[in-house]
Amino acid sequence: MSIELSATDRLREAGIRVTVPRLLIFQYLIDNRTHPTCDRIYNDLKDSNPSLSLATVYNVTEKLAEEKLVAVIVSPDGERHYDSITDFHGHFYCDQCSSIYDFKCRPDKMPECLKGAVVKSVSYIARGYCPECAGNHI
Amino acid sequence: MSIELSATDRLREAGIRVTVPRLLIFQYLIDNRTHPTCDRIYNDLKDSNPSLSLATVYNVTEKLAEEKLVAVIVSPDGERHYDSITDFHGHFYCDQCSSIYDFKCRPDKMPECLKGAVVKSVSYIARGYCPECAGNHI
DNA sequence: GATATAATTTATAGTAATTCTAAATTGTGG
DNA sequence: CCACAATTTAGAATTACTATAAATTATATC
Repeated sequence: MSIELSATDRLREAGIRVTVPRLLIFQYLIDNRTHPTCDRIYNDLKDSNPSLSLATVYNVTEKLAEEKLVAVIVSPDGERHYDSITDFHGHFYCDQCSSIYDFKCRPDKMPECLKGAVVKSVSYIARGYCPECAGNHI
Repeated sequence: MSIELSATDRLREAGIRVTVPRLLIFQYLIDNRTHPTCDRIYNDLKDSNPSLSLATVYNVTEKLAEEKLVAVIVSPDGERHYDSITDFHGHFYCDQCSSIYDFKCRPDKMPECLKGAVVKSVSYIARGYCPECAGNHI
């Protein structure tokens, strides 16, 4: 069985400073697998953390994503959502209620848990440096 | 061999009004497989079409996407790009030069044409109505 | 443990993509 | 060709996100 590292240890392991907002937001994302946006994270945390700033939520989530401690999901409406699970998986976005479902995937078929869903489109996007630009980055 | 319908006929077939801006923009997307944004489409067309408005480009692209005459690609930075090819295919976004490559796909491997690319992340997103909301829409 | 210093946080202003609004124009069925 | 609804248009408004610069804080070193 694998040892679960604490949020603090995972930040340390990544070699970045352990700060109050980073711990707070990272732990929030570990506890809330609801694909929140920065705005949502901020609104959920600001009451119990009055000194927290929205700009900090943007800074922290960006840093966590950079260190691959969280994954970024850009929904079809262009908003950024964050997820503490970084393993590859698909996302299903509901055009009506805007919720985001996780699923294990194959590009051609939807899984059991999405039985009954009306799939209007599927997109698969990879990201990184293209062959032309890769040379400048390795 | 299949008969290629004109842009006009494809709009008619979709049952929507054939207007000058719709023809102009749809034809532009058929001719330019460069995944342009609304802003890009507008800037490329406005000189030869001075009465064209940016708001119209937003309206028209949205309508074309609604009718599935074009596909929408939301890039990792949240911008909307349009593509006249609506068959399922993957997209590779370069974090450095921001260009978008098309590719035939499997979620687990990048194709030959992207040999040399540094893949930093892959996401696969489906869109439509979730099981809970689907009932209200069929 | 105190301290220096660079990283981070914070509030606020700024930016840019997109949406809204309402008046003017245009496409199409009768 | 007329009526009328759909569409276009310009410009204002919104909103997610980024930039800025001063205040604060984490950590390496003494």
